Amino acid sequence: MGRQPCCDKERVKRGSWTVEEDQKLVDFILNNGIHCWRLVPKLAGLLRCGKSCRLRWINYLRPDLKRGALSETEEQQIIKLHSNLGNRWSKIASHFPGRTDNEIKNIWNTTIKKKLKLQSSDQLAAKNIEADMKKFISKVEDKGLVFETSTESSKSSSFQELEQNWTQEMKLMQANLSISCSASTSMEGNVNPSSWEGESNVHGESDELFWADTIDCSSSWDAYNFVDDFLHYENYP
DNA sequence: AAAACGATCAACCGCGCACAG
DNA sequence: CCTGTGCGCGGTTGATCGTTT
Repeated sequence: MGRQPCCDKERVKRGSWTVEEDQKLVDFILNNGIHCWRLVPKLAGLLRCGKSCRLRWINYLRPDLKRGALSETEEQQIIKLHSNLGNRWSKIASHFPGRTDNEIKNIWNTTIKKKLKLQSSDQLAAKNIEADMKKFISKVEDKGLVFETSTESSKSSSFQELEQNWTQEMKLMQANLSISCSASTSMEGNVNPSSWEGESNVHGESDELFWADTIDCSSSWDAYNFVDDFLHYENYP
């Protein structure tokens, strides 16, 4: 046996509120106040259930409602409160006079959640890049190769600095980065990394290997592809 | 210009809690 | 205690509007 419905759904209007309905509700509440939501529609002359009237008043018609987008500071505050309180929207909303729980919930679900997801995937990507970079560097060192890099803004031969630069570059995905590898054995050829997809020029055909003296990457993304290639191609020098 | 898609937000629904009888 | 009732809360839906294809 289920719970009794709060109103007779057959005889009650649903959906969006009209201007006339809004006016009736506002007039009634301002003149009489709220004593019992169940009686409000009857007394105000509305074909709505009490629950619907309450929601309309609280979320839309209340005179003390604050309108407009939330500021960056308010968003940060919501994130902080949410981490402490979880999905307790009414509690969170109580910290923002003029804002409703429904509004905060909507903002969380549409805007903030998305922003946080994006942030964490960025962090994850940065971590993965760092890990690959460490592998790359140790592989290069194991093979007795000298590895140097330079960016437009800085030149660095320190691996630690390089890692930092690389991560930053990857995050920005826009800076020019050039990598130069000098091998102890004699290698030939210049490679344009943009053609690495499919038949790779770096690998050469079949067993015949050749190695680039210099690899110019037009973006950090190219540079990362190079690292990825190097890590996954066992027959590199 | 129109269809498809995505974002936003008002409104609804069902559940749990508080409280009166 | 037990039961019925009303309210508030959180999850979800669906209409609408703006943007992209």
